Amino acid sequence: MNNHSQLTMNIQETIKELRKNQILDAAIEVISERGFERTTIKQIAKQAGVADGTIYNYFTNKAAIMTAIVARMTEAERRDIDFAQAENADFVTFMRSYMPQRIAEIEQELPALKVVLAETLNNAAFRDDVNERIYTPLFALAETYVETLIAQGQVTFADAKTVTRLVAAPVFGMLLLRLMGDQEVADNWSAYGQHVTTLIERALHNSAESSST
Amino acid sequence: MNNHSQLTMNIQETIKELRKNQILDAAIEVISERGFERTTIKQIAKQAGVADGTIYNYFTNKAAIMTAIVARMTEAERRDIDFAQAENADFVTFMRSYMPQRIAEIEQELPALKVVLAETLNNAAFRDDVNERIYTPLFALAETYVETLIAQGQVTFADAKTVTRLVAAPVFGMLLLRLMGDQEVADNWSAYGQHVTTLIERALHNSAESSST
Amino acid sequence: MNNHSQLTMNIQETIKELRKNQILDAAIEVISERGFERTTIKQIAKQAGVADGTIYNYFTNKAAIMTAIVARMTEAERRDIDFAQAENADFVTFMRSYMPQRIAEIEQELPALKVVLAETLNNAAFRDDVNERIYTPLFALAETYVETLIAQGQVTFADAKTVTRLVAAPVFGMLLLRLMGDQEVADNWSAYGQHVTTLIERALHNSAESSST
Amino acid sequence: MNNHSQLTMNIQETIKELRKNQILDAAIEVISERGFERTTIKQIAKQAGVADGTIYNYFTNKAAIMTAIVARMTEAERRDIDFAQAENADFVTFMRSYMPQRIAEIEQELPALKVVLAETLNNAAFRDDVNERIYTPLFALAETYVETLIAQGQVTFADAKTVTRLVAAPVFGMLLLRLMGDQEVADNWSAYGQHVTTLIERALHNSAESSST
DNA sequence: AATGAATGAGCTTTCATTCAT
DNA sequence: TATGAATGAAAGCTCATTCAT
Repeated sequence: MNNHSQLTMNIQETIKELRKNQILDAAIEVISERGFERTTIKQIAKQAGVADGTIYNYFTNKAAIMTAIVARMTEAERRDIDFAQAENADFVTFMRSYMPQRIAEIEQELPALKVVLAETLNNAAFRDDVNERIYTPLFALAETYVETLIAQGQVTFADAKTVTRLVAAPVFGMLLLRLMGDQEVADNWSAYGQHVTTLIERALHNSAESSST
Repeated sequence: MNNHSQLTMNIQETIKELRKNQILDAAIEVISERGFERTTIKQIAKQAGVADGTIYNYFTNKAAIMTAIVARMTEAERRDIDFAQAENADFVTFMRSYMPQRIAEIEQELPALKVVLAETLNNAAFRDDVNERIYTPLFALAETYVETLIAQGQVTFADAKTVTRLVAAPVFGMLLLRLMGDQEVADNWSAYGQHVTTLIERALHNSAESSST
Repeated sequence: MNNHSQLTMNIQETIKELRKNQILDAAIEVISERGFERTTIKQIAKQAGVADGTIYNYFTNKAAIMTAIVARMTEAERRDIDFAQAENADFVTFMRSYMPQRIAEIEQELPALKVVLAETLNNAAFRDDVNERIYTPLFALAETYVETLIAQGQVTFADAKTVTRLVAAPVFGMLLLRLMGDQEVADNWSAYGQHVTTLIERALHNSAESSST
Repeated sequence: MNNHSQLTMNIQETIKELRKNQILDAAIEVISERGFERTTIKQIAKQAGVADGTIYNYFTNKAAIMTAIVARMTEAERRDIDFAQAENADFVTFMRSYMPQRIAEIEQELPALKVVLAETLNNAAFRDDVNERIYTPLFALAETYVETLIAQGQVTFADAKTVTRLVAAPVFGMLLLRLMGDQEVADNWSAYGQHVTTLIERALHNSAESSST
């Protein structure tokens, strides 16, 4: 294979990838408004600016679009996860620097999150898939980090499994309030990101000061 | 109208109500498994042990079933809410006596909650309805109570709106973990109910002890 | 179950059977004109005088219509087969009394035969089904009868398997000429039925006269 | 036009012809497996090793492929027909030398025959085309030959039209048994070719010998 | 000439809803 | 009131055909 054909192939693959993302973006937008089942291929196609049939050049069927949305989120998650770096940071540093920023960033992924969350609730097979590919690995990673914190005495509230869920719950919960349409939360998303972080820190962090009392 | 016809009418109304609830129970059961859109009238009818057409004697259309589920939840909520009594209790008493019990009780309403939550995410009109009839009044009530706590100095974390959401978030979040299929949370639901309560208390309660440090 | 409900059920079953046959008749008619694949459910429904969806109250899918046509043919075949009686008859009696009549009768089943034959050629799975349910049993029966003839010395041409196929070939072949649109054969169907019979008899029958020479 | 361009054109035409045949071979192969309607252009293209669009450089549309298959068969038939030579041969010589050999040869054309036969049954316009271009001329030729035989007293069974069909029926019928999937016939194709020939000869030939007995 | 992505008409199938019984 | 067969609109999906490259 010479340079030219290789270049050509790369370009074609890039184009294909672009088109796929274009459809995926369109899908997230319209699905987030009406839910997966109520969204028709026609609507997605229109939003993407392609014909109905074109969708099927990129996705084997409608369900594959949901899977692809999850796949993209998994990739994004993988890129963003810097728990590795976090492991070197103490709890307070992590909570104050990483969490609020991450929560703030999540705002632009809200439509995708809503789409995946709703389908997770509605579709057992999809839920299993999401659990296997995102939820379980994410929590396993988090538990490992929490175990370090416990070993260091930074957290003594409960075992790692429990603490992990107690950290996740307020974050997920705030996200849920937002997705359910709470205007107050929507209007002050960043602030609530910091509030949640503070809440977790105050509840779980075993500071020298408080432990002395 | 004589006594007889009145009695007859009451019996008939009761029968009608019973039949309606029978259908509603069936609907919640099957919808919680597959989501509203994926659930057919035929499936609900079969589960309820009636014919398809019979459902339309009790609900004007499929969407009305969802509305009725919300209506029933609203009633139940109204019955259960004893914030009035709570207002007389201090934060710790409320958190330790009311919350864990309420969270534990919620277990039997999980299917209905899942159904309503999923539809809330998927359907803007439904979301507005739920917000208006459940979410907003519930939070208004809660905010009023929190304002009392703040006025009493029991909570100084932030304003009432914010605190209310910071109380709600961990609870809602834990519920979400459960609904998303977290096995650990499902297996220890009561324990997590108490953990969440403790978390909130530790983070938000302005105890004499901690305020002195 | 009392008489009334039993009667009701029988009537309903009869109605259901009638409707099913009505659809099947319509299907045979339109499919025989354009082939199975080119025929749409809409066309069948229109011919049957019902709505598209009604078809699916009687057949699980389009392919099931073909299967039902075969099933009906199998039944008809079973009713018509009087090889049992044939076994008592000698070859000549059988060939002269049964065959031409049977071939003549087949005329009214031509559309169904065409439909099944075409699909047998086009669809391997369907062919296997037809072979298993019609072709193989039919030939097994015929071979048994031919073996009797051979044992009696009425036929000495070849073994039973071969003779059976040599009897079948001219009949099937004449049918094929007809289905392919041969006008001459169509116009004189009964006569060709007798010609075919005579042809088989002259070729295969080991008459006393010829055996004596 | 000089020699060079003429030569070039011939080469190009040859190439074009080769490519066309390549596609036609591929088409017969895949269509014989699934039938014309169920076969997609994509499948034919893949089998032929070309792109979908390329097919449309050689055939105006999908139907034209079937027409081309018939056209090729017509040519082949024209090449193979040596009834002219046959007319000089007596019935027995023809039946014993030509028929079994021709039937044996037909084996390699089975896929094409199946394809054309199925479409003949399914498609009236196509049937008319096949009748006009193959069936009718072939039978006309055969009838002429049979008339000679009748005139010579070699055959007295019936008139030429009838005898022609009585010769064709067993051959076509055996072919049909084969195409319908009869394993016995498939496994002994040549033998059945000879059996059929003998059958026809015994039934129709008015030999001096046999008539004297 | 060859390619294969894009197109959209048209198919099969589902299912909320109606209504005669 | 209860039934469930009938309805037909609307969905997902396929695929012959086109055309820019």
